[in-house]
Amino acid sequence: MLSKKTKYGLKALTYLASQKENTPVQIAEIAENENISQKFLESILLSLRKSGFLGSKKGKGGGYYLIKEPKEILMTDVMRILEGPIAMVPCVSLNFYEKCDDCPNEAVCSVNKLMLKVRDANLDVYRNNTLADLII
Amino acid sequence: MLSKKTKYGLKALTYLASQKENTPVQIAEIAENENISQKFLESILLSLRKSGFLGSKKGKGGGYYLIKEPKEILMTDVMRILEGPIAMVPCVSLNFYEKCDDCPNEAVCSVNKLMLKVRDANLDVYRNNTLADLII
DNA sequence: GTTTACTCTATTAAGTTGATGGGGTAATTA
DNA sequence: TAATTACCCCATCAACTTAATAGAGTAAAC
Repeated sequence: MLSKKTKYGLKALTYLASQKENTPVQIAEIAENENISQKFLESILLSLRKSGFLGSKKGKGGGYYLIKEPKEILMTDVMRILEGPIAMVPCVSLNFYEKCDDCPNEAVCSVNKLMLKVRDANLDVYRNNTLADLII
Repeated sequence: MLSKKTKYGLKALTYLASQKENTPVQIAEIAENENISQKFLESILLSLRKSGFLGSKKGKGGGYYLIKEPKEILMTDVMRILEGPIAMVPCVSLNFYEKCDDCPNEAVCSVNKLMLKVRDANLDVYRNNTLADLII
């Protein structure tokens, strides 16, 4: 299940990418237009800023804005920040690898074998889609 | 994140499919060999039986056994029983469709657009893998 | 120097997961 | 037919995560 955090984050990014000019947009405006709890959105935008996707401007006329071109923003990067690992089990994760605590041997694990294929399929989608591809 | 329920279920199915003969295997044996809490495994095997993947035999010499050939058991079906919907949002689910409560219009939703591609990629994997493909 | 809007910390209700215990029941076997 | 075996079901519970909310603080613009 996709978390609301990711859902809201993607919607906010799309909202910003759809602006005619890349001027700061207030949190309140995004929250209202996309039906998002403003406070929750605040924390999401903050983490997107810290991750280098967004810039922010304080004071009157302030808000958030995209720092890169939409077509330069890969879904792999966005998903990893918002949703976490793309892999469904840590033992097949590229960026968050961990040995499964209950599994003695990955080499002969059926779950590992299947989830490796799932991971590759998902990566393929996320690598070939940018924020620009999400705009309708 | 893949739930332990699914993980354990897949491991149990693989264990059964790896048997030389398709005779009943006791829960305790599977649990011990696969490092699974026996009680938890009980409930998982029960739901797999109710879904038509497994048969069970009571009394001495009883246990669980596969009802179909491993290559006839599609991962799409197994995943839907164990993990639930394959789609990450209900609005792109084939078998569990629901309108997203917070989204006024799927047709212009960026999340919908992306998750549709993700769903198709995952379906492609699950449809083209059977239990037989998981055996090492 | 006041306003605006971002930034941070903390709290909390609700839901889910994974594990466990205990009792009951059906089917084998002797 | 009685005892045994192993499935079957119900209830509980701690731990964790998610999503939402509140409130105080801070930096920048006018």
